[in-house]
Amino acid sequence: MGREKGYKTRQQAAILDFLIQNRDRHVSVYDIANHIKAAGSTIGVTTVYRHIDSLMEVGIVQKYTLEGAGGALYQYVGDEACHRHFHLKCERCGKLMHMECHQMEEIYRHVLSDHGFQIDSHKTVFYGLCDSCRGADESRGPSV
Amino acid sequence: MGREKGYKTRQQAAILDFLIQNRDRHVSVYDIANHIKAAGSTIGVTTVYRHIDSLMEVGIVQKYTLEGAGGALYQYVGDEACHRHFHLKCERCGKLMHMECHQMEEIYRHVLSDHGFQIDSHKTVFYGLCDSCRGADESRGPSV
DNA sequence: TTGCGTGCAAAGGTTTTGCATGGCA
DNA sequence: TGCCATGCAAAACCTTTGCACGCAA
Repeated sequence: MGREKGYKTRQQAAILDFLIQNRDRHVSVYDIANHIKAAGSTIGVTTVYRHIDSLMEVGIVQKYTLEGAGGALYQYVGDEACHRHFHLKCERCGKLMHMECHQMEEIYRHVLSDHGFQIDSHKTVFYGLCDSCRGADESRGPSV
Repeated sequence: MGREKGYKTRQQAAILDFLIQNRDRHVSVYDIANHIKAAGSTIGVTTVYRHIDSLMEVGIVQKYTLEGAGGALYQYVGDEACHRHFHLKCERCGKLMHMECHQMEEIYRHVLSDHGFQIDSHKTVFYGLCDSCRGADESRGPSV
């Protein structure tokens, strides 16, 4: 975890950089690759996949599979700060909110004791509509 | 919703039948196709995909993308009975639990009023470990 | 210099599409 | 009989793997 075994490379830095800069939204593998290419550097999709894989193993990047997105989407979620709280993900704009709320801790305990189910807060994501998207959506009526 | 526009076919019935019979677990497209073939009928994967798509649109089938599953997994979740309650999905055995709990209604209201986020209970799934799988897993320690 | 990192090309899978045929109404 | 449904084959994708070359240490 603390020990690094590999080299530091330009691609590695660029990928992590882009993810952190876009930490409030999800990005696709091609978003990453194209952005880095647009900045004048060369990068292959393979490399992006490989780095994302290890970032997910470490736990600082999370994978999402939203409908109609084509492929998977990824997002920087930080490290230990993301334990024991839940993620709210807007289905429309992709914004990720970290819900650091005491009441949600109770959910965890409640579901565990009363329903015998141990929630994996790392993998559980609340999907829905964020504040602004809900307002913008009101004219078209609720989708659910 | 109530109006059917298409024909009733043997394949359509077989697919829905299999999904309902396995409503407590997720199945893959090939699970469906192979089971129906094993029963002596003919069916193509294309047909399964097409029917599942419309069942998802109606909302009585939900799609899951679990890690290392190869492709997508599908599960019958019923119809209107599944609104306003949450789904608990065991990451290990795949069991789906319908959590019909008053306290969860409060979560919905709490997150909406205090966090400005409107949860889509249809798409939100709590991932974690069910009772029996948690017991079997205790020797290896908690994952979160 | 050593050996991991990179990226192209190809392979492996899943899902979608085109089209001729089959089957329901 | 009129269409929609079906399923094969092919296409379109996404993701992974193999391998030779590049580059960090």
